[in-house]
Amino acid sequence: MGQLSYRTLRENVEAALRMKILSRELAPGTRVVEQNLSKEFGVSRGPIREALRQLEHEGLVEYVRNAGCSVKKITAEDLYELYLMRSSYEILSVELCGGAFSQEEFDAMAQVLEEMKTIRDGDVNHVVSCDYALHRIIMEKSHLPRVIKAWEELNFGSIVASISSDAYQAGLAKRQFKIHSVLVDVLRGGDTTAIRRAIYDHYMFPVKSIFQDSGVSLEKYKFF
Amino acid sequence: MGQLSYRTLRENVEAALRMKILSRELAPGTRVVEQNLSKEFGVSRGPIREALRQLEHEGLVEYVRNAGCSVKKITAEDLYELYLMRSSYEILSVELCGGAFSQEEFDAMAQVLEEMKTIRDGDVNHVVSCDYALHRIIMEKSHLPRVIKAWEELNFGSIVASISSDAYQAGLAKRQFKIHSVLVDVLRGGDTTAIRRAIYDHYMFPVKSIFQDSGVSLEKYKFF
DNA sequence: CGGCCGTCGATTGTTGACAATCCGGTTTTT
DNA sequence: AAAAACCGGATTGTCAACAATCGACGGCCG
Repeated sequence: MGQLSYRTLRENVEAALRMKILSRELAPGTRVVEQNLSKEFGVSRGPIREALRQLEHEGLVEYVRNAGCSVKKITAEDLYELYLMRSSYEILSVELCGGAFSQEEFDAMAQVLEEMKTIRDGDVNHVVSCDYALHRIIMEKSHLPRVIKAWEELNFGSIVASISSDAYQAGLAKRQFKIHSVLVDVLRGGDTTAIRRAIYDHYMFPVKSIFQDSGVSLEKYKFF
Repeated sequence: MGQLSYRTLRENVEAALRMKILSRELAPGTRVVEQNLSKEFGVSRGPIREALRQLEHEGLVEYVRNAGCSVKKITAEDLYELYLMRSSYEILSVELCGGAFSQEEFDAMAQVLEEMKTIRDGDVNHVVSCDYALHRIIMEKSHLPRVIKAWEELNFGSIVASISSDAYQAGLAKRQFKIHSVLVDVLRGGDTTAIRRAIYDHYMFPVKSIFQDSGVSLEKYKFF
């Protein structure tokens, strides 16, 4: 069995469910019943519960006491907050290094951008993974394991939310290539004030369109 | 029993354990065995496990697979990261409102400072609660529930860590009054750049002394 | 006819027992 | 004597059954 590393059932269930939600096989709003998952995965409810609690923490599912659990419908406000939190951590990482990325790091970013340029619009997964890779380079720079872990857990929720939006889908690949190019250019500048602003803008741009898409007033939201 | 709001066993256990750890009745490094807690609280291991997983997420306990669980010995590096994350969120909150706190908010802060001034050095709990109250005012300003919740979960771990340090204890009350006064003064200035710097400094000051206390080189750590 | 109450079904919350895993010391083997 | 194999105890990981809770439905009474 455990050829390389033993995995608990909880971990397996957790990974499987996360994938199902991120791939939208389990759409937002879907009821998630422990008993059903138990039968589906062939494990008892214990590990299922523990996995679901973790996903709840990541904001992928939602428990209502004594009522049940369902895949969270992530609202525009949720996404707004998630992106603000991710921004904060990335800005922290940049401030810690004083905006001074190495040539190797810029090369790595350029390589990701190069790959992004080739993605066709429908290939959402590829866009998401490139997006992740690029921002990950920024976070790694901090060398802070706990911060990176916290940042990573924020990703899952924001992926679901953004992917769910039509406004996000339209012209996705090209747009993502463009805004990431802009971001990397600002990083090259090395001015932490400008970078801070650029990171906020980078994240707020898609949120703005989603807000507009759903007819929410932008009045009370800053950074737009 | 549940006159106003029903509470699950998990929630009760969770709160009780958290208190025991924060009050250092359960000291860092103490082994925590599910079976023992089960007997002690008179509930089965299920709720205990779920409570411990939550505390693990807050960084209060640590699981080693198939080996056991113990109260986390929070290192200086842990505290460094925790404080950086809290800083990030508070800075976010300030940036969102452009550093513009209302008169009522400044009054509330002044009131907390007034209370802080009277605390004698030994009364750590009182210092901690005032500290919390003051920073909470900053966070509330964001009106972002998820961010506030994330910020709150970071508090528990940092409380344990800072309280554990001798360097932190010495002249605690007076020092805390002083550095919070400074912080509020900068907030009054309303200059977000200065505030950002002040918040970092505010959190990094105690960490610095703890690092020095434990003989760790500060070379690789920024913001000192 | 409308509002209250009790019942019912579905689902979570909880329990005690069983199985798998790891650590340490001890025995066996070379 | 050193290394490998192996047992034993402790603890987590997992399971299937039981109990408590909530929402909805339908009957009863005013």
